[in-house]
Amino acid sequence: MENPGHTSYADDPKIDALVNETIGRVADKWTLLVLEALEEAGARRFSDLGRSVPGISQKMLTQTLRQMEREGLVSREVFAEVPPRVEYRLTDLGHELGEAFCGVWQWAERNLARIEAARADYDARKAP
Amino acid sequence: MENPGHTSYADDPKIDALVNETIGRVADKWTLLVLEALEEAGARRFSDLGRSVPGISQKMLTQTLRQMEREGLVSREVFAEVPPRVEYRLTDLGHELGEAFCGVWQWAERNLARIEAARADYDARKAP
DNA sequence: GACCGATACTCTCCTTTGGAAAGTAGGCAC
DNA sequence: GTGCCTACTTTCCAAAGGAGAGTATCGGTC
Repeated sequence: MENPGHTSYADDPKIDALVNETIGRVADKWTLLVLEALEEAGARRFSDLGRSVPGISQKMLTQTLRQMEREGLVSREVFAEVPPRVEYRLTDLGHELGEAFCGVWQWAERNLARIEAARADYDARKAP
Repeated sequence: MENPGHTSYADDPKIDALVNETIGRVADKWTLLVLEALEEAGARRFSDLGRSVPGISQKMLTQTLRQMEREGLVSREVFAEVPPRVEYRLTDLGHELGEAFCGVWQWAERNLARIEAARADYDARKAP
């Protein structure tokens, strides 16, 4: 034990397992990137999102949005027009998750140089 | 625009791309779970980690640890004993990332019920 | 009236990733 | 020698993911 008090997110192992499972579903690359895109812009349509999440395929965008909708992170509004229009936006729950991830983005931005240095160092040690 | 000031993590698109790439490497399920296990216990050995990260395979544990080492998140100390012993612990950088993720765990713990409800609701709507 | 374009998917094919389980190395106890 | 311990590797197979083409709808164009 090194840091008592700070680390016991859950005392009950059943809760702990549930939290782990939830994290597993929420903490993937695409979910995070879509979350960011939606935080930045309130509401977005499907292909607009596709454009603002660099590198995502349509299949993964559909899949990620469906899963986020299922978890209650985004809402989906279909307009019966032609051409069709669908708008996605964060729910309160999704917005709160975005705020929780805010610290991670700040960490990444703050430590870009350190990470780059660590990587260069590792590569130098492993393949001289 | 909905939330000016809160969302502009990066103004420079080059930095933005770098941050996104970093997030992509750091924000995967196994990295997060290993991070949590190491936050809880200071230093851990390989198979001890395997036991405390539910469901991880040895291959993924090795791979995740190597990648985390490369990013500068964990340090690896080999003891020249028999049977062999290897200890992993978080670096300062890794610890800071753990703290940044703290908010996400709290979010997950706090909102378990809401997520569960959203999921039940979604499933009921989609497959009645 | 056949054709085109716009949008939000969906389907198919193929590559990459991930899991399960067996194998490896090296020394010590027997 | 034989077996055992740990921290990996390797192999094989199943599952996830990317690329690109296909679908449905309707209004506007020629």
